[in-house]
Amino acid sequence: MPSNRPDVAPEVKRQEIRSAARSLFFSEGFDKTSVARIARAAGVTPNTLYWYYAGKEQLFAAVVEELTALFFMGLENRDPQEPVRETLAWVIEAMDAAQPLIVTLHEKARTSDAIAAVHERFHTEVATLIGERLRARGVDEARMPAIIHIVSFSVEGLLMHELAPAERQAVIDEMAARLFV
Amino acid sequence: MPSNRPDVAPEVKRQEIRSAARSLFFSEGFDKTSVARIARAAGVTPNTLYWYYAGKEQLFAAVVEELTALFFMGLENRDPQEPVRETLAWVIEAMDAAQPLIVTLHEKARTSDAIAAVHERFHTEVATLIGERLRARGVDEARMPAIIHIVSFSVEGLLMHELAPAERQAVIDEMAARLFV
DNA sequence: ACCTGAACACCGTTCAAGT
DNA sequence: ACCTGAACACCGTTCAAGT
Repeated sequence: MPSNRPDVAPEVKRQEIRSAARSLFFSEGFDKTSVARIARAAGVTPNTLYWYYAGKEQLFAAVVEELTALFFMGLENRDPQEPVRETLAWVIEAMDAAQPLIVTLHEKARTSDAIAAVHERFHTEVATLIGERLRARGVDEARMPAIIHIVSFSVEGLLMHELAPAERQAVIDEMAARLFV
Repeated sequence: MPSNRPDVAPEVKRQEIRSAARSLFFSEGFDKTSVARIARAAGVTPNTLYWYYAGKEQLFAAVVEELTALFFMGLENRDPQEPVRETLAWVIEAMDAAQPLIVTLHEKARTSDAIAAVHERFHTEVATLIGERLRARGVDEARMPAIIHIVSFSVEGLLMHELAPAERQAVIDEMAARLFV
């Protein structure tokens, strides 16, 4: 057995660690996932993980960053003309699986700079996209920042609380009807 | 030095532990507050704490329960006729100090039954109160559940994200103008 | 540059023993 | 019923040593 494995490219191993972490964070949550468990799932020892990532929180930040990049790619590829309620429904569906991560994101953003930065960037990008939709529909420019907050808070709320599908849809409809006008 | 202190009434000591926990949860956050530190602040040993509370999470649930009871007392004592924006501003202000606890509440609600119950109860009571205000203003009954969700999600959002006072006020105004009609 | 075995300080919780 | 000292299993992280 080799004591180290330089046969595997470092970028690949970074990815393996990140994937193992994502999978476990999803299924078990951040707190209940130990660094040892992530390392085992990635086929390395715990201390090797620290060569690739500065710590558990930075690894979490990297996972979130990867997911948000994917999310924005999907969102930007959608037709900007589509009805608001359809876009919102897609957003909720796309982020639904990440529910436990979103809660953790807010928790850790309070104490970790790395995570606060990811969180901040996400809100900024979402705000820009909602802003474009509002502007296209002729919403009063001065009121837009407040409306953007209400929309993104409501989306976050939908993701953080278990609602029945019909209730969820009703919230989306009400947002489309009352806020995007 | 007495090995135990039956001189202090058990209800008092329970309260001492709860107060110490609340204070530390506020200033340090749930994760960074160790049981040992709570015990020290309350003047007991860690294992004594376990005689009064089943664990750290149950203690957290008790703290949240105490705070929500206070919050609802304050809220119910307000004039139901007052403008919506004033009530909302009061709500935000009253809960602002509890910001870190609110994030933790959502995090732990996913895995702890005790905390999920407190969280659930809070949302139900808030929904009832918002519902009364909406009904008084003649809002369409069928649309009320969705609007209630948007309002409570937005309040939660305001509490979980640092907004400048003016932005915060703008969000409140927009809610009053667009949702309570 | 990359990886390991072994250790470190700390955590929430438990338990046998006391009064 | 109430409280303690001492221990338990586990945690994230570090470090000296290897290749």
